[in-house]
Amino acid sequence: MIKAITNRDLVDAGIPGGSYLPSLTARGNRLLEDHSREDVIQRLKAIYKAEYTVPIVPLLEEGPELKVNLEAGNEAEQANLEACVTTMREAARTPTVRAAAILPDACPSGPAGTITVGGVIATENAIHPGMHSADICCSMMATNLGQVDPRAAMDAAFRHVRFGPLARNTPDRLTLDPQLLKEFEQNPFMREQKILHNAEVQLGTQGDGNHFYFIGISEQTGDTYIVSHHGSRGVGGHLYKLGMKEATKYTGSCSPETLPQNVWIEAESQTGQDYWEALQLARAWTKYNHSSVHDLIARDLGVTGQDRFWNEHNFVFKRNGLYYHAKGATPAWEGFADDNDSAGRTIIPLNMSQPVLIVKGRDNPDALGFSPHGAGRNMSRKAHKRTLEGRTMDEVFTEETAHIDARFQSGKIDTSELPSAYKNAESVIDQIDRMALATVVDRILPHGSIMAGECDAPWKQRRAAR
DNA sequence: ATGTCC
Repeated sequence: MIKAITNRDLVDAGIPGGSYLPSLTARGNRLLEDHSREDVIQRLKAIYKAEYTVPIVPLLEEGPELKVNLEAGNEAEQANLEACVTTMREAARTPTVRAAAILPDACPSGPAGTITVGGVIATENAIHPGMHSADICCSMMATNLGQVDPRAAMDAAFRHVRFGPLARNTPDRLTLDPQLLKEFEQNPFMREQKILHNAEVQLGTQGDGNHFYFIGISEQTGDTYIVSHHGSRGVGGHLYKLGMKEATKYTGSCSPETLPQNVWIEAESQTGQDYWEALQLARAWTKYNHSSVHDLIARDLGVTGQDRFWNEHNFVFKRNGLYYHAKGATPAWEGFADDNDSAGRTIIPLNMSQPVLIVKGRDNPDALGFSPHGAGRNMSRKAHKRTLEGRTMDEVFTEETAHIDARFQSGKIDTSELPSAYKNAESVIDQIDRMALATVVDRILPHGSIMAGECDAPWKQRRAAR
């Protein structure tokens, strides 16, 4: 008579303890009728692995080849290029990744192995919150005001925009589309209280950092344009956090080697579908945010402002069965969204003293179908500040904004957003052309720019006091 | 970028 197999035998054989042990043991004892004890234990180990564990996927030995659409013109740009390649190659080892590219405005962001700004990563059945970034649906919108005095447009814009982290909407100014709110409430992510709250109180606000309103003149027609740049504010900020939490949980069980910033949500799972829908709702809110403020400005000026187009540059796009994560990259193919411009126009800003480019994307496969989203930075904000040492802020401001009406809504100059903080505009334009990323169809020549400026947010003061 | 760890 062969000795029966016990739970203890399985644990001794290396199977971790758990509530499944009795059923495994019972199956083993039935197998004992035809197989040796040794053989049965081996079989049970195999059954355990196949039925009771999620397969662990290793990092790719070497990810797909990085498509480099970036040329370095000097030593600083060379250092930037090398840093971008290193971090993107590491990110591309994440098991879900099928393709990766950098664009002429690429610069690193976050810890090693993080997708760069000016970067695109395509994945299979995976949405990576860390790859579309926290500023979900950061985007550009342009409205043609017609033959309006740009000085009047600047003043009207300044009256209606609300920059800065503390900016709030008031219900007498703008109200949220009730249908959109209803859709938020039906989504497991968007019905989060903080998201619903921010959707109301941050409506028509622009935030800070590199976000802006720009007034300029079309080179082609002489018409005055509003161009705005911002994302989904706290709405997307919170959605990003919820997404990262889900992704961290999921990836921990199947790919513990994946870097914390590269975790993902299985796109085809229920959670993945809910998150995808939540991204679309954050996008809809962002569009409403841009367009409702454009409407306020147009109405103030007594025009309709109906010729309008927009594009996101921090988002996830589904194409040919893959999920394209753009972190500061402009989609350059026809039909990237169901509401993209019928004439195929997208918007690439450079810096406040340079024209905003209106382009038609060239869907270049070497750039995975994307074009840049701006000029990009060659150095960190801190490093840029160091280059200005010894000069007063007013001096630098006056020199760099001599030909435009540059306004900071907080009243304090933010030098990290002045033109010298950004890469050389001509070089970026040249690369867009030579690398066949997009065709410039118009340029909105700069008249004026509104940004947040340095802000004294309470949490910043607390940090400074320590 | 985000009231930047509820």
